[in-house]
Amino acid sequence: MKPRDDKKIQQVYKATLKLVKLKGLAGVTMGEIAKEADIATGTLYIYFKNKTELINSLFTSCRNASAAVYFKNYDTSIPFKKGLKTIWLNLLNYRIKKFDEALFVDQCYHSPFITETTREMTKKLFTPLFSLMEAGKKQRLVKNEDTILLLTFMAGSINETVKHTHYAGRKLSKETIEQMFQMCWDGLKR
Amino acid sequence: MKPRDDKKIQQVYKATLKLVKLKGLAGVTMGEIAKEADIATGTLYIYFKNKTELINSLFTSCRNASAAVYFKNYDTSIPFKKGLKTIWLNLLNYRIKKFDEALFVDQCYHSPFITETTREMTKKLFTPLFSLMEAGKKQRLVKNEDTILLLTFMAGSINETVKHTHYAGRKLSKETIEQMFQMCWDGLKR
Amino acid sequence: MKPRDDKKIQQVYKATLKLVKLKGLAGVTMGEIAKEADIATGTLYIYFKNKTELINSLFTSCRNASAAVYFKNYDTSIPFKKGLKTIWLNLLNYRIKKFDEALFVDQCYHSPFITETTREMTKKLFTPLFSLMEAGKKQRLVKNEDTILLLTFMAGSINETVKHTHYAGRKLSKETIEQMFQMCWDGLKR
Amino acid sequence: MKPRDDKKIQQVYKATLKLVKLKGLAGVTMGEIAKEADIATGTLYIYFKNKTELINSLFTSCRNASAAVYFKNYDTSIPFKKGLKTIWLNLLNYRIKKFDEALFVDQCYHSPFITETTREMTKKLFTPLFSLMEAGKKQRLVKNEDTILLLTFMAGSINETVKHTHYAGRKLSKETIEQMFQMCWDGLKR
DNA sequence: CATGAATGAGTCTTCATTCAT
DNA sequence: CATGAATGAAGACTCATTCAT
Repeated sequence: MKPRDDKKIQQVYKATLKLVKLKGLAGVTMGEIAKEADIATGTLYIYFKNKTELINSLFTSCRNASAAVYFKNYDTSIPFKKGLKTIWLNLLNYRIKKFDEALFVDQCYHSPFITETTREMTKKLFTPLFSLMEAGKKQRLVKNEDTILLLTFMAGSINETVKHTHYAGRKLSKETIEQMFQMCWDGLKR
Repeated sequence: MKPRDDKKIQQVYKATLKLVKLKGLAGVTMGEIAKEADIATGTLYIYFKNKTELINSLFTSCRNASAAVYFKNYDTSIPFKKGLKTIWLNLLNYRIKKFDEALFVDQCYHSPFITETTREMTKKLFTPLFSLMEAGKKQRLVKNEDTILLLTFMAGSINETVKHTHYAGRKLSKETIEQMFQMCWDGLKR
Repeated sequence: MKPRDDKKIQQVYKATLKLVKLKGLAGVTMGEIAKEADIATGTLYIYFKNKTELINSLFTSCRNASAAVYFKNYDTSIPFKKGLKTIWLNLLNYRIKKFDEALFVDQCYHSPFITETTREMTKKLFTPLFSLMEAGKKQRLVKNEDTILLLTFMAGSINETVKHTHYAGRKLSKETIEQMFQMCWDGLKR
Repeated sequence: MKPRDDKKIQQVYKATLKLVKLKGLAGVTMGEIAKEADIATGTLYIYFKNKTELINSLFTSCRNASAAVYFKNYDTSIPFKKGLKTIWLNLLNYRIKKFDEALFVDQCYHSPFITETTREMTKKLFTPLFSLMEAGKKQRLVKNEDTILLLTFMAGSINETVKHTHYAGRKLSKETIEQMFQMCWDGLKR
């Protein structure tokens, strides 16, 4: 008997990301995904109950993957600024390298496909980031403001910059990246 | 194609924005737009050749409106920091008050609906912002980095914050807004 | 403006009956119904929300039509046996002339298409028949048994005979019909 | 195509009957039948070439089984009325006990699944019934009418009554059954 | 043989667009 | 101009059948 093939799920994910990047979440059809993933339309429905579930599943997968990457090389014992920079860099690099994943997640976030449950579940993944910023505040290294505000400030500038760079067809040089972090740090620091 | 009944066009625009916010660009149909705008489906095609044109038209309209707002109370004679804050505030307020417009524009930007022409045209609207930042650099008030980088840094943090606040169902207080600007300024300033 | 066309509903009904007779409720598709009714598939969905509703609607229509026919030329003042024969003949003639309607109703009755509500509603149409038989019992003209039993006895023999005759490609002669009624009457009478 | 594992075939038959009763011939799929029979879909195709053959095979099986039952305890030496009652009771009991088989056969009879050959073949099974009634006519015990007419009269009332009773969730008492036969006999007898 | 994953033709249904009124 | 019924191509999903294991 032919066992269920995990590789196929990966093919489907990859195909979906490619197509969403190309045509937006709006215009992606199950037929196209299947074709791009090199399987039959019916096969899609063996692995995913329906379109909504496929999207939610990929969404969750992307969020999990990103969360894992965000905290690479990081642990709470590292001095604050260095720890922050590590995560900041992870975030930036993820956004650059997995641009299509990030884009997909952004497009999905407030689409009718993503269920409230899925949204909620993925939120929890980012609590370490929250704790880090709280620590920075306690050490009086960053401004004493609402933690969420500080985090969105940080994330926002990264996201927008990566998006702009990507669509302009550019690359971010090491120097530019250093400058970007400097701006972020200057904005946050007390 | 576009007769004078401007009121109907506004109804259509309003309906579209509402629906896109509710169901994403993906799930909006011409029929629903018509119903929400309280006209017949056929009537839509009197004012807009097809769906693509409707979207593009609204997109352009939003971008024009936003550009107009961005530079309210601003002229080049105002000292740099004050000018910057004026525009920064305009930007923030626009994103807050016209959240659905901003969202629509974001969703459209990389969708298959928006033609390259439309995308290009709207870019030009923001050259004054570009000039302002260049001036800041010349006056050695802001960091000597790529202007685009400085602008995306600024825009990114605004966008992300507004989005987060909106979906969290919160309001930004005067103090928070001051703090946000402070962070932005600290990030930019030399 | 083109108003909704009641004639189309009749076309659809007719087409459905024809196809169900030909291929059974099992194998009838919306596409075929549309083609047979000489309209586009989409048009079907203007008049009926979905396949289930189309079937239920036609079912109800058939039941109403049949009920109306059953009691033609009949009123409660007519002497029992004559009244019974009138209805018996109406029933028989309906089954013969509207064979496809009767067949459709039979096929539907216990199919997953027909909702419990629809089934219940159509039951009420046949209460006059019930009352008639009760009257017969009171007058001690028919056997003193459960009314439903008497009615199914009567209906069953009609249905089966008509079905058999139809598929055998025969016609029922006047004499045969008289004989049939005689059998029915002999079975019922006290 | 049909190896010896007769148990599996019986499982499939049982599953099919159950599902057809539940959802109508229309809505039964090979996948469901397999699942209900506790085998794999592919296995179904080891025992039956395709769906049509499965249905036809079960149809024939049911008809054979019913024919066997009909003439239980009967032989031509038994006096007419007693013989008739024997068969009548067999018929009734079969319809009651094997309600799902009877229903399945009814639903199939004019469906596109049953081939003309299958239909023809099963007709022959009921010739003894035909002969019996002919004998009754010769003995001048039953009305001198078309034999088929007499038989459908008899069968029709049984079928309809059983169907009604079943769906009403009732049981037929001994007395009711006696009354039913009395009605049938009164209808037939000269 | 048995399995259930894989296939793709075929269903139901939707929706952008057209057209008769 | 305005209407909403009509159209049919296209999309989501199903299911009889095949096939690799």
